[in-house]
Amino acid sequence: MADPYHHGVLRATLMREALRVIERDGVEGVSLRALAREAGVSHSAPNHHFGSRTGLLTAIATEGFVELARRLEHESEFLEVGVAYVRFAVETPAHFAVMFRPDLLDLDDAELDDAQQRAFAVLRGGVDLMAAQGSVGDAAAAVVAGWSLVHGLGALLATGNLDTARLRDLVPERDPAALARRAAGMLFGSPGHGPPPRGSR
Amino acid sequence: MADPYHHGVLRATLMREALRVIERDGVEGVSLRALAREAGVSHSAPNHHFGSRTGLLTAIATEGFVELARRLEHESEFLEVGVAYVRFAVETPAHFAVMFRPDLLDLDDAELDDAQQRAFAVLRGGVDLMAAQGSVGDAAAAVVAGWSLVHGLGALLATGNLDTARLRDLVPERDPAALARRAAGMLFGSPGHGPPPRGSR
DNA sequence: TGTACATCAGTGAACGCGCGTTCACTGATGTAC
DNA sequence: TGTACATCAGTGAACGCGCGTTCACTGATGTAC
Repeated sequence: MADPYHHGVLRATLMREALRVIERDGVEGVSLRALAREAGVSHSAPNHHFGSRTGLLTAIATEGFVELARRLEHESEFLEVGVAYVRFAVETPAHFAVMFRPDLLDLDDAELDDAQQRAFAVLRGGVDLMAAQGSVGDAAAAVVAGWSLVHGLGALLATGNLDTARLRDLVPERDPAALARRAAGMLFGSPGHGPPPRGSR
Repeated sequence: MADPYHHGVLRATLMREALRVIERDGVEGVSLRALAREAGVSHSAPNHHFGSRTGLLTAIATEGFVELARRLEHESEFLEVGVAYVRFAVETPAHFAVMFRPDLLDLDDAELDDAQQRAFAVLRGGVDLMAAQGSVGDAAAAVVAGWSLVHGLGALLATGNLDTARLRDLVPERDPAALARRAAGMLFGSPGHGPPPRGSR
């Protein structure tokens, strides 16, 4: 710290602070100059690490996909993979808010692409798993349905839109993971629950 | 048009143009001055109609919720309500991109609140419908699961993330509505499809 | 042990810009009497 | 038919600002010989 020329962990510091800002004000609130100010560093220092604002957001998205992949790979049960997805969204909403926004990212970035592929590979693995129990077509559709469900639930929870809807009084689960397990269980079946309602028209 | 003092349909024009910008560049690309320029009007004119940038985005979100409610109310079958939700996301992605972003909106706006309530009322109605076939707890969870699924599928499709995932080759349906019907059918049951795979761990 | 050199991580000045918002104003239109 | 008045929808000048990005630079550190 005595050396003004080598902050040492500036890259990590800027990313952490950016995540805080995103959580508080949304992505629009992120500015390289403000981050530099906060870190006590010259306003051009961030460019050294990220090249541009898009570069910073791309680095954040990459970090997010790496972490997401790590978590998903860690689960062995199909249902729990979905639960982990929702937990990721709820626990790291700032990453989540950036990861699926192609308008904010440099899609040509190799590291981002790697990280995305790794996360999506878990989905593909899910298809194979499903396929062992039925036709490939159904399996793929089931995986899309599962991904949609957990992505939607994660997004609604992470942005606070599930509270806003005032459905809380109807849904017993308060813990996101429990809610995710229950909702996903309706799609894929889970111990202790009957089959999903049918003929609901 | 001969009268420079009364554009006549400025409010609607600005909103339409803003939606185009959002679709092309994302919400961050929206500026009141640029919209005014595009409409051939002084840069302070937009403030007259929307008060602020947040006001404009709030108006767009409100319009979105009104249209969403209209479409959902139009459907009588539970499954088709879900399909309509996905279609809305895919067909009006710019509205969709703003509607669930509390950081961009004036949540105290009465019209926005009304419109949201109207859309969410369809969900509550769904709970009642479900409840007729089982316990209220299960019904609510089923509605949350359904909402999550269609919200997630809509979001992934609207942002182009379902293509990016390169799962296309596995999923036969190319039409968003057909895909939505199939995915949601796995949750609630639909004619022509067997029960969803179970015991998938 | 000392010197030369490459590399890394910052500085700080400067360019050029568009932005949101406020405010007093003006012109057109409709309404009451 | 004419006049007064209120309202609506714009104008245009001005304030004050932060921003992203570029560029030549400098100081610290590590490495080869």
